Amino acid sequence: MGKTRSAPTLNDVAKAAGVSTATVSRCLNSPERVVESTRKRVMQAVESLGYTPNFAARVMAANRSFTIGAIIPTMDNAIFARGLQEFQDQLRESGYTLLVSSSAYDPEVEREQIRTLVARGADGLLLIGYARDAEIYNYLEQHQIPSLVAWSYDPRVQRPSVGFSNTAAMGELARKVILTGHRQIAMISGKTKGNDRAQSRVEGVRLAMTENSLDPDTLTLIETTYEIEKGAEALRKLMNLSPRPTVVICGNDVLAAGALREARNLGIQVPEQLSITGFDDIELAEIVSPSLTTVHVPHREMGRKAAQELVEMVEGRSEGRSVCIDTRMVVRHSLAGPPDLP
Amino acid sequence: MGKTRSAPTLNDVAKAAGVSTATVSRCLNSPERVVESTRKRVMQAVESLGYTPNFAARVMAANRSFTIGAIIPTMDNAIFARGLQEFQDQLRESGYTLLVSSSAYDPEVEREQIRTLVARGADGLLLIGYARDAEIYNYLEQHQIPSLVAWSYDPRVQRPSVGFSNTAAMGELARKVILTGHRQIAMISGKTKGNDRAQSRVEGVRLAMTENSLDPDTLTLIETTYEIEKGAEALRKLMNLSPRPTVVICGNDVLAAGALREARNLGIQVPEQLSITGFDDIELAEIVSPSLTTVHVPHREMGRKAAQELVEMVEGRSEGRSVCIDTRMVVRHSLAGPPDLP
DNA sequence: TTGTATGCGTTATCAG
DNA sequence: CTGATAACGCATACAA
Repeated sequence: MGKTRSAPTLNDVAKAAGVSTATVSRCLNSPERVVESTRKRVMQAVESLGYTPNFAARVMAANRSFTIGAIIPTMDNAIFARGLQEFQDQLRESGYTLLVSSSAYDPEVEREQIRTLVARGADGLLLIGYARDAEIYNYLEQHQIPSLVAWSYDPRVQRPSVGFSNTAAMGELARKVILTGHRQIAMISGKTKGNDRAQSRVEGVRLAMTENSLDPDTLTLIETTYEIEKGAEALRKLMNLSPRPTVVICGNDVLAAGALREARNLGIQVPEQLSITGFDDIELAEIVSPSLTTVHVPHREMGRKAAQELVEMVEGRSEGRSVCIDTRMVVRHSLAGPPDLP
Repeated sequence: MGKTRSAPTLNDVAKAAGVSTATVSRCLNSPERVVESTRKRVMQAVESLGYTPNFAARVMAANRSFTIGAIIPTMDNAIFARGLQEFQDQLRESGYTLLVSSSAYDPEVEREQIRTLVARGADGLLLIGYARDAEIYNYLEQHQIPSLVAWSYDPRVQRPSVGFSNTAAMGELARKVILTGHRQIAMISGKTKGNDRAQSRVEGVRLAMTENSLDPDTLTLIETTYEIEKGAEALRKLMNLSPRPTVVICGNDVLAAGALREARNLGIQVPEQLSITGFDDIELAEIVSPSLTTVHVPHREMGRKAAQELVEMVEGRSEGRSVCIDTRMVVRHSLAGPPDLP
């Protein structure tokens, strides 16, 4: 167990290069402010010592952490993974590191994680959806932490966001469903409480019904957590109803996949006897059989744009703009006309 | 734009409570070392000021960050998500925060991310698989950063790991495949270069063949990246071979799902005309149709145990133990006997 | 049990 | 263009 030298510091580099720590620091942070000759010498020392700046010290001195925090509802399925991956890659390019937490859709947990992230000096925060206590937003404002909402976009809300209109997107799908001839409509939604995406998607369906002279109150709605099992469970319940729905609109692809699986187990032909639709267009949607008619959300684009905007905000170049991402319906095989269209 | 007060510091709390900063610090870190009465007073001040310790300062002073880093190959599919979620939850219970990066299966990127994580003061690192340059391990040792390997377990390697034997797990599956009557065996593997999990899985198949008097050199092997599309592509190539394989063993469920989809597109009946197997048993495996025969990996258990062990290591209570997690084969519908078994 | 004083590694300000 | 030096907020050894 020999004595191990610990990480070299600015001081070590300075000594090795025969300059002051200030100069070394400058070489690293604003190289143009130091002459070629000394810079070269310094960089060589940095290289040969394998120097890496101490992050905590840097944060303390500069009062910036080059860290962006993100709190997502779950890491458990692909829905957020893809967008976040792109978000992270884009951040990295701008010199930031991403710190992710997942809240398990629990507002209390989210609150705590936001505090942790702020305590860790996050320069900015990415939040999913608008819906959360005003207290949290106040807290962020007090601490001067720029925050950006993603996955939702609503022009009525005065808060920077990079997302899409869940209402409009689901509305388009529902209109298509109705146009296809369905009248007995059921929906398996995620829990709407504290989840504006889920709420808006339900609203989208209701709006489409109203527009087409269907009573939105006749929508059979089941709320559940976003798990495959739950989607299956919900479908089972729906199939015991009479009259049976001819179409089940699901709040996302995961629920739809569960519903699809259960339909198969029950010996119900999709789409001949029952239509099922999803939302998100994760890879799953194309793999299940029959493939899912769903709404495509450009997650990567959203992640990239969110990163760009948040960095602008953090660096004081933007007060917080909002970006609306376009979604589009993807028609595949799980949607067809109702079984006994006269 | 009013002047916003910035976060309260230890000093503020100390003043408010009428004690020294040292006492406040103690109240927070080792409450038992301060009398009830003062502690109560201090805690009250902490509460009312909404004090949260400044993370960077804490790291600098204590020379510990309560941060664990993890570098995973990809966040893009469910394979690592589930285990990591549990890893994170368990860490949180022990008071640690998780910092995740993904390397996109690129050793160079991984190297850089490890350095970043270390510079950020990570107390310990979780790495996926053993295979990486000795230089990296040396670097970690030099910096005294405990590291734990996950997703792989090999008793021959002297390095703490919490994982499973990829060879044995895939071997079991391959034995089953052979026992079912298959002789024309093909495999779609992930890129084996720098990926010991992929390597071991191929090895597992070869071992099983050898054990059953099949020449392992007759294994048709395609290596590709872990994407659905690539699985599909590979299957297409395999189906043009003659003689055609009667079974395609895939390196993971994602590749298998792609292969399955392509088989369907080509009008090939699975499992009647072709058997396909996966690995990992992510949710996908049960959802696709036919459902996948695969190897179940208890990702959550692995994540939890990895967190426990790594914390022990970081806190100096363990020199680094290894834990072998049990996998089990899951037989579903995608595997059957070869089409023209005499 | 509590307070004092010092150091952690950078950045940034201000002279030179 | 470069060098001293003062913060930054906290933990801890040491003193009281």
